[in-house]
Amino acid sequence: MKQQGKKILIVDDEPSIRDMIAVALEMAGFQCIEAATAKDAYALVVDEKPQMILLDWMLPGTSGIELARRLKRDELCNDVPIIMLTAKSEEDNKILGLEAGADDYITKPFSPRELVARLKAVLRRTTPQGIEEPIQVDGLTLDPIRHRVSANDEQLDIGPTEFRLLQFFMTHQERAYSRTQLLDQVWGGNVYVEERTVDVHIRRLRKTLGVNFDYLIQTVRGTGYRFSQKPK
Amino acid sequence: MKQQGKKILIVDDEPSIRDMIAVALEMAGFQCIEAATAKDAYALVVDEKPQMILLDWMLPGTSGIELARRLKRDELCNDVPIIMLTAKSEEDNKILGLEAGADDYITKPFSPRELVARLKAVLRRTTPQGIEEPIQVDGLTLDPIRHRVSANDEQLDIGPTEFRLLQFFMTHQERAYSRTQLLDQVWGGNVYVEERTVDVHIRRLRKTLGVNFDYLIQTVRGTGYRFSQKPK
DNA sequence: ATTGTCATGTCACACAATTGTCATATATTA
DNA sequence: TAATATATGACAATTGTGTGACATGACAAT
Repeated sequence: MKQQGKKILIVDDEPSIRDMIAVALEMAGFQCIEAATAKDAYALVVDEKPQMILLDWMLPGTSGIELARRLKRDELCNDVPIIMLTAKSEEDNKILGLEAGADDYITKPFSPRELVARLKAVLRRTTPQGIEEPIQVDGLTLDPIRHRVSANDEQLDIGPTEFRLLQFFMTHQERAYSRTQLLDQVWGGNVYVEERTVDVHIRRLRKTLGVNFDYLIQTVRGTGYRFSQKPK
Repeated sequence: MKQQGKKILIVDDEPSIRDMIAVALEMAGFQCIEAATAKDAYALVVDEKPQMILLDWMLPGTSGIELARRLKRDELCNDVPIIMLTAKSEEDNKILGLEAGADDYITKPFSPRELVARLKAVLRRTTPQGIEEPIQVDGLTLDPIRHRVSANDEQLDIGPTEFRLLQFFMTHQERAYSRTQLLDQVWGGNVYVEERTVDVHIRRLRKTLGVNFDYLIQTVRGTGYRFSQKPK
């Protein structure tokens, strides 16, 4: 099943509903993580980097809509699609939900089949924007689906971390990132590694890119690194 | 890293644990204050206004979670992030902790590294950096995001300190600053550097700006320097 | 189990850029 | 012209990065 890598975060205060959804999604080949509150959810988004969020409208404490707004404002996660779950009676509010940054909404009660269908639809809509399409710069191509990198049509042998690092850089060009930011974005928020480790992976990446393309990975002294086509 | 200045309040009834944590944090450049009870902690929060609170779940008297709730309800300190410290066996309660307003939690025992990492992560989350727009004057552009300076579309090679200096000037134009003020603003308040050093960096900055743009950095004799578009 | 291969994170050292300071030159003011 | 303030070049100490090597742990094949 090709959806199996996708991690879905389910946010709802009702454990029974969460589980129901989780079971349905897992049968469809998704991976699920759950949260009961907005705070909890936020922590999980940062730590686990889910590919999609199912968000209940009504939550104790910070409401779902507020959380959605916050996530969409946050540089770190504004590209994670959100589906709002609303009760029938709240349907009027759907406009608000979409305004807050939700990519779709489903009114409760819903069938598992409907949920999965909409979820896939949203994923289809939102992923091609960068996760699926090959990215090309100069003569360097990164193909996210095939998980391959080539320089002038020649395959490069690249490790997983270097791949993610390069992918991040190629989707965030022309911008300086600190080592900490790179750790957050590429490694994820829940790993604790030395900042200097970034240097090592930068070096490995440069090495595999070779002399023709390592100019793309630029050192910004005192700050971090930058991916840029323009020479330093 | 400029984590210094951040004040962390450690609340735990075990002095040995408090000290252990304090040592770890101080090595990471944080400033620590300690409290053994919820009561003391509350007083310190009010008096010292820490930027962050490490709060043990189990406390004699008012429990940690109760304190968290109280703080989060309080207008004065509901924006101070809280990290809960819980024993492994209490892990189930983490949801409760997050509900009470904690921003993260760590289960004991934890490594100093993990603690520091999570702490920094929470601080990063709660102090979002403002979006910085490129600044342009005449034909000179400084882009904080890309960390680049260009004169008429030509990249300039500029050192870190000169970059900060120029950034400060461009965001504070048409005003004379004394060397001391520049040291405070650009170098940071707590560094001991000769005043004359400013002159040297001014010269370096002028040099990299070149003859077309060095007129922007003007000497104000007897006072200091000024960034101004108007010719002297 | 055992071995072998990766991928990863960390360290120590090599190397390079930046920084602060000084001595000296030049400019400005009274 | 003397007195004061700023500009400039040189240099050594400091700081930040690059790089190779190593230990560890995951995993697959044996």
